[in-house]
Amino acid sequence: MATSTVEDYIKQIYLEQIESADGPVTMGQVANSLGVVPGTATTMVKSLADSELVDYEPRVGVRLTEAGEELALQMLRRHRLIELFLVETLGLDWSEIHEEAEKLEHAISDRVLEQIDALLGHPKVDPHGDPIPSESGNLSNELLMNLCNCTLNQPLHIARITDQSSEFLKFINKSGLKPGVKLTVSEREPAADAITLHLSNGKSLIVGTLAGEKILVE
Amino acid sequence: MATSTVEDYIKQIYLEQIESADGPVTMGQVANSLGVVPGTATTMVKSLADSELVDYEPRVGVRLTEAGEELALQMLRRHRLIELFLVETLGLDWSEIHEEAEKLEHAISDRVLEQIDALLGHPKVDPHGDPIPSESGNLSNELLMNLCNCTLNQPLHIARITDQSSEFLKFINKSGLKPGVKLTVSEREPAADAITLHLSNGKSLIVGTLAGEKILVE
DNA sequence: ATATATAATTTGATTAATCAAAGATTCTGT
DNA sequence: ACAGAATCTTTGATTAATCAAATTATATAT
Repeated sequence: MATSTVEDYIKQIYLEQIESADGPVTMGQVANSLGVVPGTATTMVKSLADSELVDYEPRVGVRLTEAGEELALQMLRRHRLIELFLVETLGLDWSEIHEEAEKLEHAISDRVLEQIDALLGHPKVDPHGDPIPSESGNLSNELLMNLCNCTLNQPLHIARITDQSSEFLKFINKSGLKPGVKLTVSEREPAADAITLHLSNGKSLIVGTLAGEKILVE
Repeated sequence: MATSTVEDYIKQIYLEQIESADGPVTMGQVANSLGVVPGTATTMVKSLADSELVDYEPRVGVRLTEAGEELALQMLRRHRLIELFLVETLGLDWSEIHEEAEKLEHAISDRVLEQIDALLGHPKVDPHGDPIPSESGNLSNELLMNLCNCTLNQPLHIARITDQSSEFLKFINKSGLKPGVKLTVSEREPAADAITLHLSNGKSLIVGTLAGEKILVE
């Protein structure tokens, strides 16, 4: 049985692996995303390699095996279903649920998870717009545009917010850029690091490119 | 912050302390109810004493302090609210929820717990009829009769099942002796270790005194 | 009252996860 | 190509929780 620490490492490596376009994930990335010192990451990753969850090449990096990816998708499913459940059923705010889910995903049984899935009507995405892997571990990952690369002056709607930090989510809440909201992008000024948006409620606002990359649309 | 192991020890000591009429709880009882060897119980209890959660007298036993009791009641509240939630909201069977709650009670935040409490309408008892401590840690503990000491031929209803083992609960499920069910006790034959019951649905059955003591009525 | 049984404690080891700090590699810039 | 910087690995310690087995204290029974 994987401990909850193992589950965390595997999930985080999966997320980093996607960031780095499927290339190997460095120990620095692992250490950083788990909040441990590099030495700890090395030690832990070697033990994950012993349990065949990852392939590890010293001084190069780590990459999930089949088994590792399966576990990662299972954890992602748990995490996202729990997040949606906390918002839909318990009425928590979507910007404050990440930490909660982080804890609960290790404690909930498959039995309870499937009840939650059923209660929510087998949803496809979580409150941040992130897709929920199916029970068998499939993740529908159509590639979405973000505010920095979408076509200008086209009617779009926000599909997904890829930064789960509560800071960023508070900004999203304030500015009204939640998943589902309709908008158009009228102008991009790379030199000024500025993207001009027009929301369907008539309001306009300007965001930087760093923020724009984290907001996916379709 | 109390680890989840500490939470388990404190809750279990509380339960044992009630069993033994508030007298000190022996290391044997602690070891037994936590499923560890006696040496482990001694070590752990000494460390609980260091954190002022219990008073420990070597070779005599252990007893909760004020702080310990507060923590115990908080855990009991968590456990019982979660049990009720699993039955009411997620539709699990009440005989299979104990282990689930055992894990979840350590993972759920106060925030989520209060949402659950509200969702359930601030309930007073869990699915086994056990009272749910209030947020401030009060436990309404009216003393109930059981099938072995209640008056004969009087209309009664089942208030509470005090054995949470899934074996016993399966028997309760089979025989229909769930909390809420109305019945009368027509006969007690100590020599034969037998108690004769008549349920409101017309059925009659006979249970032993050991089982009868675990079924509380009012 | 003394031997025996029962229960509790101590001791020494183990496992998982971590850190700090020292050492080894690899990268980078001139 | 080499020095210095950055990154990674190793080593030795620490903490929480546990067990097995030896030891000690208490209770019981004849």
